[in-house]
Amino acid sequence: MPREIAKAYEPKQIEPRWAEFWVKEALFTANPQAPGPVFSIVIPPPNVTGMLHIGHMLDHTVIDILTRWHRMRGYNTLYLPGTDHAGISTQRVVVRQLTHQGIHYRDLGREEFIKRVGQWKEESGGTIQKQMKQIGESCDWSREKFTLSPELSRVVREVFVRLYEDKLIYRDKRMVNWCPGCRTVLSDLEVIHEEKQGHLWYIKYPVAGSREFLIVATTRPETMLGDTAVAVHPEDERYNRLIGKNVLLPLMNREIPVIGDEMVDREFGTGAVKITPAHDPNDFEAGKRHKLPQIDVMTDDAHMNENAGAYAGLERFAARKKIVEDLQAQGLLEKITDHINAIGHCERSRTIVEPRVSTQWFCSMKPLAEPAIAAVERGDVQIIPDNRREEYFNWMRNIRDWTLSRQLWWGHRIPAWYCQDCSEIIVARKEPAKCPKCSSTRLEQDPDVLDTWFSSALWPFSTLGWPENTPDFQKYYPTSVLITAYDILFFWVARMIMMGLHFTRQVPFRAVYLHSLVRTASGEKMSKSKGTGLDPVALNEQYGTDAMRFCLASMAAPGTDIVLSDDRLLGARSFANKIWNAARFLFMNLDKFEQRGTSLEELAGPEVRAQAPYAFAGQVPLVDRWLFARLVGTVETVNAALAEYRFHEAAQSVYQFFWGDFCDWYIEWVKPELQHADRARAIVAWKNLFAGFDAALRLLHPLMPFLTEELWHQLPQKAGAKSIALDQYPEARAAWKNEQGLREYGLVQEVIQGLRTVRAEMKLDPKKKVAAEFSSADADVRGIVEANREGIVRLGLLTELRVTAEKLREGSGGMRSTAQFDLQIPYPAETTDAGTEIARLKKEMEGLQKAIASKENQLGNETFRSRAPQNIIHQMEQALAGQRIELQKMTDRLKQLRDS
RNA sequence: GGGCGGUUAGCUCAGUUGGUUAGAGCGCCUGCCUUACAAGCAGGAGGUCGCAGGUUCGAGCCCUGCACUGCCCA
Repeated sequence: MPREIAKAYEPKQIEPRWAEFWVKEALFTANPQAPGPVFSIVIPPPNVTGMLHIGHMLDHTVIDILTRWHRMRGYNTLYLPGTDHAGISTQRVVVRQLTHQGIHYRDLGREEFIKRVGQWKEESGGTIQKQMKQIGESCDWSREKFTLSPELSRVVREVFVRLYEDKLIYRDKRMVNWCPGCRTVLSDLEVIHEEKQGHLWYIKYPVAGSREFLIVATTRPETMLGDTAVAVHPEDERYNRLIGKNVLLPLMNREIPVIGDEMVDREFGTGAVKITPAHDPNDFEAGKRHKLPQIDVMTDDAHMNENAGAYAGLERFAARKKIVEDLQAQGLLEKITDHINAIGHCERSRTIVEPRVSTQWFCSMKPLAEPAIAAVERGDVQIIPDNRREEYFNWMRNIRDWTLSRQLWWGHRIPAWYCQDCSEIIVARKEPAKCPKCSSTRLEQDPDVLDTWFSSALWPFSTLGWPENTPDFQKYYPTSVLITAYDILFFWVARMIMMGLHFTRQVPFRAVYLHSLVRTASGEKMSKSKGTGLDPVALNEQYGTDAMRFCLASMAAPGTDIVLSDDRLLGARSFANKIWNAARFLFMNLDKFEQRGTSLEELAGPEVRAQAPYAFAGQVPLVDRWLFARLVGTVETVNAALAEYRFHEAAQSVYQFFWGDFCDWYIEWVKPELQHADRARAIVAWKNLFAGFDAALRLLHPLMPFLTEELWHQLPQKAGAKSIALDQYPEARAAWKNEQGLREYGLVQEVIQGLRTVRAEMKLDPKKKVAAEFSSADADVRGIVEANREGIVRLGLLTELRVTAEKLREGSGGMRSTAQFDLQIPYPAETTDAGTEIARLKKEMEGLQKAIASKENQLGNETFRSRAPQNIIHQMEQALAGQRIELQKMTDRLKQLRDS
């Protein structure tokens, strides 16, 4: 019964079936009781209401490759999935939806709003999970977690309370980053600084009791309404006589003092600066030093408030415009100059951030950072690529306290209650019934929620059951490696290390692999708003998930961003197609062979494959010795590459093996063997072929899970074996190593390639078979060629091959020489172009002469001979000898061509 | 201002502790629909490794300076 195999690889026919199979069979459920070394990994939780983007695709591809690879090598493997509640972005989405419906979210009230967010989560939540299943991620869905679930919320409260008890969390009134768009405070990390062309306004402040002006320069004139001083450098001779006097604040008609402070940069502007303690971090500090009042002139949505006098009610930039106009009208504006300044924007809403004084919850970072720095220094956590270590250290050593609270409703509510009678602050795991100090029952919980990253920081242990010492926690913590993009090293990775060490006394993961970002074909950062983001699901449908994975892996070299293009994806798809067609070839030929009464089971049964390579007439055929030697080399390379997160190298190595070695050479070579009249001989070829194919599939599986699963199921497997994902990864068997096989078949390849090159140079009709001559002084070389004459004749398109020890007669036709042998196709001269051949020879000889000269120079140098290692000298001598022979042959050939 | 990188073929990138004439994919050129695959096969062209010094028997790789460029932090 002939097998029906599509001519081209069609991933859509294959992938959905296996995606469903893997989930339904729950193949990847972890078992802490199972044997083997542990490999565990937790997902960087994506936004629960989000969709898979190309960055996730890369991240998850890398995670899944490592996970599948370890699993196949017998590790007790856990890949734990889950999602994040993504406080600020989710809240923003729902607020926007409500606005479209004409509802202001605050009018709904907290409870109703959270209900609406919950609805939105139900609607759109689950998308990522569905997509992850679709792309075949081998995670343990039974252990899926969500940061805002009751289970993980309990951990958040526990941690908050403990940190408060440890005096690492405190409440304070400080200068913070305020986003007027989101109406919440932000941490330093959530503020993005962008340099923009702005202005410097020079404003004249009249000195009280004189006709003199003190001119100050400012980038933000609207804040002047809240000025409470003007500062000059105490040693600035232009101004220091004014220290202690007052100036009149224009527009407000308020007298404010001139103070001396060393923070003033005498070079900037006029050297006199306005001090606005409520609206600038430096001024805030100066204000504390000089005990200046703080006058907040804005509302929480960046409008001027009642402290702004006539400007109250104006939006901040409208106020700026009006203020500048009024100053100008009053003759108090000296001049305006261009000035570039870094402006802070909210990461989420892009709104310009307003520095503001506010009472918030903070986390002390220094005490947490120290052990986290030490852990990385000691290598308890390895950071890959290691140049990111410096970035980590740099940030950690200059770390500042973390603003934890957010004026949002969607998130973990801060477990702090304020007594309305005695102002006592109560931080507790459970809602307190009464105030422990005054026994009042009038307690109100803090309305704010915690920064989303606070719960994320606990993710590696909160997901494994901490603070209980669960079997999962015991077995899988610390996790083996964290895989994420380098842009959240501080947001997330650093904080996990700090929290992990503080609470579990262990690192949360032994290594961090930071991968690149994926850019568009034109090299830009992908952006949803610009519409330049690529939809991985659409790409997967177009090219196949395997192709996508392979493409990303092959480009995932550490240190450089990935520029994804159709070309690259097409290349990966072609590779998938190549594998598909190799299988197609195998099974089509198998149909024919089975008619001779041998079953697939006999040729490719699991126990049959395990015994490969097979010998015929007492010897394993050269091509098989060669194939398995190449295979073992590939296995070693792939294993070493994956162990060091060099995914591109693993991908490249498998690609080279499967396409270059297996398809281009091996299959081509064994084609006639498979239908050989000698049935025993054919069976040996078949057995070796299937064994090699099967190993290649397993080798490839972590990179291309769907295709390999599909083809694996077409081979006979052990009873009860369900999936290639649970099969064994190929081992680098010592018995497969075969230097001699590599050398000998390498020679055969060289001969065939030489023949093909000569044919091409002679512009021979590709179907025209010709006779050729082969000459070598080396009997071993001749022996190898003799033994493989049949294949050489076939792949070199020859009628016959004469092998001789004698020098070839110089005649017409094409010729090719290496140090070891000479090839000639004696064929009518009119087909060759002597001029082209001479030019080629001359060019090649030039390169050769240079190489020879440089070696002679080196070898003739006594210092080189005395200092270079012996093997280098030896290698060089060998190479030189060969090159001299080659050059001599070329010289002869050239002479002959010129003479004729 | 501080920190970390990058500059190698037309494009995107590899290049182990310094050691033969620097590699891959795509693109390009030539010829082939050879019944596994035109998403393919065979052959080929293409690089003074950003610039200038230095160390070394020997530098794409190490050091110094410069130019251009990207990112992070303030």
